[in-house]
Amino acid sequence: MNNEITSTSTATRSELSELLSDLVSVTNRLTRIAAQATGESTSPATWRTLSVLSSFGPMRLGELAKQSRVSQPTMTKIVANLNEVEWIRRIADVDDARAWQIALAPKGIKALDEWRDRLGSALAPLFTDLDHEEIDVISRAVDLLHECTDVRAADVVKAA
Amino acid sequence: MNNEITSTSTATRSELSELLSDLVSVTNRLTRIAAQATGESTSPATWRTLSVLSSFGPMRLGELAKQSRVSQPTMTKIVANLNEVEWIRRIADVDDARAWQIALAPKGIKALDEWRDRLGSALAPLFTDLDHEEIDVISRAVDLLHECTDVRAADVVKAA
DNA sequence: GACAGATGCATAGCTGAGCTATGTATAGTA
DNA sequence: TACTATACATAGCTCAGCTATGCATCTGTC
Repeated sequence: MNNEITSTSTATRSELSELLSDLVSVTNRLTRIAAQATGESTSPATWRTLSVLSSFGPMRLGELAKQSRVSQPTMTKIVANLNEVEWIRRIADVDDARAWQIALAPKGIKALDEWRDRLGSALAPLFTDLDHEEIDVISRAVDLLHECTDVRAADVVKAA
Repeated sequence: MNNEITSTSTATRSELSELLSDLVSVTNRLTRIAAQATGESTSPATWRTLSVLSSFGPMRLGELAKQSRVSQPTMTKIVANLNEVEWIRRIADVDDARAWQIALAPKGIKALDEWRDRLGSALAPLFTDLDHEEIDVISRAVDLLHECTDVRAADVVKAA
């Protein structure tokens, strides 16, 4: 059995790329656990979309597609669904009759909050053994990841 | 614009569940970035499967399904595909004629390594601004996440 | 100010991952 | 031996996401 990287704590990694692929692997796993634990029916892309709106405020459908990292037709569908359940509102763009501003609606804010709760509650049991300092490490890491993926990320991949 | 959580660094989180949902959100995003940047054609579940085999060694198809967090029929498909490209081998179980041991083949090890490289290379540019200490924080966080998701996770969700 | 090309969103249709339900063969057990 | 449980395979469905394309509107050039 070859337990190289995936083993346990304080693995020493020589390369940044090694760290990043580990990160993606482990969080991929975490996401799967969360999905199964919550029996989530709404797609990840939908939550990404709501998160983006929550973070950056109303924006055009196309822009939203880029930020949420889906194609424009996919975003058209997502927005249509979100509109039906009234989690977002479509606001006509006064400057451009082709465009819409997509805004988070109160129900959407509520849904996003509840999702965060469900997710947190489902995963929290896995992390009960961690002490305060370890929680803090993860917290700082999440902050760093936010910084690194927020805006500049858009430019790295096939610049918009 | 309501930049509460997703904003920038050193967000203070009152709840563990808040941290965890942030973590899932941000890594979900990261995974999307990686997928688009590498133009990945192989499914995440396939990489999870190979990772599991790499970490824990050969195991039965059913066990592999649980560890990779997919249904057994899905794993049957994944294994069939992996077998065709010779990334794994099927070894008849001597004790049970119904069962197979699934083992990582040399080509699979190679493919996994290459995937890690691609992933790392694609994401590394996002992280160039981080200093050594910050990288270390992420590294420790990844280790912690490994610990918390490895084995016990299986029990949390609808105990196998 | 009219036409050409660019841009924003919608629609059509496809692919592929993952699921549930079920089938088939082998194990275990009374 | 027969009955149930278990391991994997098969069938068929659903849904997310994609590309290609259509339609409407905007922008720039002559």
